[in-house]
Amino acid sequence: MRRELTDFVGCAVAAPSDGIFHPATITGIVPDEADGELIRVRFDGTSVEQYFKKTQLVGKNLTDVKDVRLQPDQNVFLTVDEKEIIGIIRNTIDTGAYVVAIEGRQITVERDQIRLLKDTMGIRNRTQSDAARRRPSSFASTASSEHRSKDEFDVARTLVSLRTDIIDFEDMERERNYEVNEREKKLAQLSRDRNSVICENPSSSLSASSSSYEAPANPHMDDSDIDSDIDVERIDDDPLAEIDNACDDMEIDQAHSPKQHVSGGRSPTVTDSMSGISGFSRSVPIVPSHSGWGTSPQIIGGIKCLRITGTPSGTPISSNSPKGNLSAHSVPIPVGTPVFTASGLLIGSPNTVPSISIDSQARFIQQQVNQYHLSPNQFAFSTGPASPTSSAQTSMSLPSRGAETIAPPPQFRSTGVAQRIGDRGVTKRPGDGKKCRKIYGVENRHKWCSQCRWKKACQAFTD
DNA sequence: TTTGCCGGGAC
DNA sequence: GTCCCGGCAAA
Ligand SMILES: [Zn+2]
Repeated sequence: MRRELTDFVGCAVAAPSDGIFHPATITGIVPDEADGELIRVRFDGTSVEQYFKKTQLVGKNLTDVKDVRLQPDQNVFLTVDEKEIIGIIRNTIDTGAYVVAIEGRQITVERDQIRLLKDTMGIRNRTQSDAARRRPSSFASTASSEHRSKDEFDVARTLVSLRTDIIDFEDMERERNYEVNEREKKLAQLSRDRNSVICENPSSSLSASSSSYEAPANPHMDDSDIDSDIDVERIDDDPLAEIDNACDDMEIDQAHSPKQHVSGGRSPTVTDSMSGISGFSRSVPIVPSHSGWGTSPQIIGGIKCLRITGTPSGTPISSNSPKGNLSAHSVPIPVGTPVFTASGLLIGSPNTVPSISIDSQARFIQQQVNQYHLSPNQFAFSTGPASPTSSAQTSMSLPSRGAETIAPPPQFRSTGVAQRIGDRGVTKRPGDGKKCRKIYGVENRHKWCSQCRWKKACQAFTD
């Protein structure tokens, strides 16, 4: 058991942050009295690490996506006609299925057809060797990043094809109809513009097929603080061969997974359910488009990324890998939780600092990611329901709670508003001065960064 | 009072 | 190095 868990290190998962799942990489497992193990995860593209219970993470051998309740705004991956496309969950319908927004339209997707991380194997038949070479676990970012480009390309291309081949946007009127609200708009934009970066998530395949593994469903894993005596000794992230193997196995599994055709080969139903177009329904033939996709991948942090668009509501889509980017996903879903309030699910932390907005955490991660992948002249959306640019939330800053955070550059922290990323001298907000001690509280000293514990200048939250 | 952390000091 | 802690300035 223990060994199996250890093998997770380096594998990609989707970790919740303020209700949204983001791609992350397991960086360690620590024993925990209360929960057996806590998994330390680093949000891709950030240096933010956090501890989660197994039930809080979505991923192979962890929690299955379908056992989790995704929140509106969660970016997800779907496979339509063997093409992976990105959508944003808008809501859930009675049957439990999700209404996913894709390119300005909405489709109904069964829970088991949703994926939180990009499926790297299913969509295109990849050779075994390819699979073997993929090494999400490896922290040798550069190496693993190479494999990504194609997939990234695909996602982006899919979006484009989706638009050019399917959506008839020449009719601006109709287009507008689709964009019922801000979100919709943003989503549509997501495929139209090319301002943000999108990267694929290498491993991960929280495949739809639930197959064999027993979901560690933990009915009671609500607010509880994953607090434990995590002794913050760093688990070495050495990408050992052993680990690699573990991950490879996972990938192979993926390759054989029925997910290839999104559960049973049936594609998500694509129906137009937009308001104002009652009765209008049709299936959308999603045809692969190989038409020129002009933009060439760009290398960011050692990873080739395709730029496509702004991420809706601060949920960038990304890849994993240490230097990867963050992809969006939502819902902290303490499995078994009836409804999720954007906040309650905050990962890991106890009740130490109730005053700190959960938002900030997500925002922090978001920003870090944005900062990481957006060029200076791009804007990153901040977290927050509809208005990305407004929402001058005054919440205090709070980098990551419940885990040891690795010195996130100050400019990444706390800002409730969309900010010009890339500019130097980003606005700081009140509360930024807080350090581990204040954030986690003396009673959670074990969560402080080493420096704080040693009464040295905080490393996790620098000013 | 509480925080943050420098400067020492003990492994 | 890692880890603790006295003590002090600032909040
Ligand atoms: Zn600290």
